[in-house]
This record gives sequence, structure tokens and C-alpha cells, in this order.
Amino acid sequence: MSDLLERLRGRGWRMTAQRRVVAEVLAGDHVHLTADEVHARAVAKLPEISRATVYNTLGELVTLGEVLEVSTDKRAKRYDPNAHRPHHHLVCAQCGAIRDVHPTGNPMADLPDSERFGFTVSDVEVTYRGTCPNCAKA
Amino acid sequence: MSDLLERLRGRGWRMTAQRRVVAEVLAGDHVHLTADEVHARAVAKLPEISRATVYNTLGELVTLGEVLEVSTDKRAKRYDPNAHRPHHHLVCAQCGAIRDVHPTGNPMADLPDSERFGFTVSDVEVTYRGTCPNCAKA
DNA sequence: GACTTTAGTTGGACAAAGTCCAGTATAGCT
DNA sequence: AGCTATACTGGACTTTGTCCAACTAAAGTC
Repeated sequence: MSDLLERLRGRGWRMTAQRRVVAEVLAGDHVHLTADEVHARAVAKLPEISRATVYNTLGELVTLGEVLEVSTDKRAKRYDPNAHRPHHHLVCAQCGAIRDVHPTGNPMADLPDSERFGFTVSDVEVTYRGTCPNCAKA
Repeated sequence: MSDLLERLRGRGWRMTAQRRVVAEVLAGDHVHLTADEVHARAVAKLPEISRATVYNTLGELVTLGEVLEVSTDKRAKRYDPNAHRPHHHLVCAQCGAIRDVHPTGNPMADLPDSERFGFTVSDVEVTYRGTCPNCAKA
């Protein structure tokens, strides 16, 4: 993860305690956090960090392409640090659990020109929905 | 569209002026409205209708499968009355414009069992992102 | 190591989207 | 026409996110 920090410094990022903490939180094993969850964990490591800073930092990381914003239809956006391995998501409609998945096939190729309406298409996001084993039991 | 109302009545829906108005708004040619936009148009036809009712009604329509909830990553959810023809979406990252698209291929078949983690997968949503002709010009 | 510059942070106010609830109205049945 | 469960209302509340002016500190320079 410190390579992330290196990369960012290389791009002119000023290295601050706050940014380091946010990066550390995302690097942890709990992926797909909401902004508020990131904030909560960041506060645990650096009590004075403000919500605004967490939002700013997440926004910057997304802009720089280091983190993905995932909007499953739950209320809050979630942040996925796994930005460099392309993947899609499988979401439990009941509990909201999210898993990364790697479907075969290339959905990009499945959109013929006649269906592009003059858009320049740069990205596809595929979300599978269903019920996770846990919720299926209940 | 009145067939929609018929269908709903068949399912035990009580027919009220408010619900009729919401259904009419969705039947109009402006697809992909936000809840607030639906409310605004509903008010034009029935001034006393409340926001809560619009939210309730939209939620019921979604539950009944008559309307789709689309969460592009704009702030508000959008409601797509085109629920009976399966389709996906193409979104302009700049202005948020949405078009319905019909890709070839079947993304459902592209998720091997080994990638399902025990989930029962019932639905796929594909969102293409890009820049629309209008925004490309500017 | 102190100084300066300028990017970054803070916290509180604000805004937008959505939910909840107690009280009231009304559709559909008889 | 009257009854009753269902639906509607409007306002308070919550959640998620944005904005801004004042303050702080990172990194470069000497």
C-alpha cells in the first residue's frame, strides 16, 4: 500500500497524516466501505480527522483512478480500493453484501455501434443481484 | 397504460387519484425520472399530492415489478417504467443523460458457477458510461 | 532549522434525497 | 349510506454529501 502513497506523491500529492490514514483504511481487508465507514475507521487512528477531509480524499482518489466508486442501489456510495484489477460486482439484494466477480466475456464488445447513439463509451459496470447463502438460509 | 392500472387492480390495489396520477406520469414519454421529478409532474395534475405518497407509490410499483429502479451514480434514483422489455443503460458521465440500450450477448451466462459464491443470482444490470454527443462538442 | 508559499484541513452550516408517523380521508364492500 | 381497512398528508427527522472561510502544516528555499 505504501506504493500507493509513493505513486500519489509522484503525482504531486502533499503527504499528510489524514491522507495516509485514509489510504491505510482502504488498504485493510474490509473492502467496499461507505464514506462514513471510512471516516469511522479513520477516526479510530486519527481522532481529529474531519468528515470533509475524508470525502475530499476519497473524491481525489477516485479522480486519480486509484479507487472505484461503486453505487449498488443501497443508499450510500461505496469505495473499492481494488481499482487496478478490472472486475464487477455481485450484490445480495437482502443484506447488501458485495463480492467482486470476474465474468467471462467482454460486455464492451456487446454494444453495437447502432446502440451507441453517438456516445463515446469508455466504461462498463456490471452488477449481478441475487441472494447470498446466508440470507437464503433465513 | 390503463392496462397497468387494470393489472394493479387485479392484484388488490386500491385505485386512488394519487396512484392514477403517478402511473400517468410514468407512462409519459419522459423516461428515467427521479422521484422528485415524478412528484413535480404529479403535482401539476393533482396539486395536493404529497411527496410521501409519491415515494410510497414508486416503491410499490418497484416491488410489484412494474417499474425499475435505476441507480446511475447521480445522486437520486431514477424510475424506469420500461420494466417489461429487458434492457440496459448508457449514461453520460458529464450531463447524466440516459439512454436505454440492448446489447447483444447474455451477461447472465458469463458468470460461471465458480464465481457465484453460493449466491442465487436473479438479475444483471449493465451500465455503460461515456460522453454523449452534446457534451463531446462542448 | 526558520521562513514562506500554497495546498490541505477543520467544523459547522447547508442541501438533497428519502423515511416515518400520527392524524385524517376515502375506495370498495355490503 | 355506513363501515373499515387501506391510503394520503404534511411535517419532522435522518442520512448522505457539499461548501466555505478561517486556520494549519508540508515541502521547498535559504
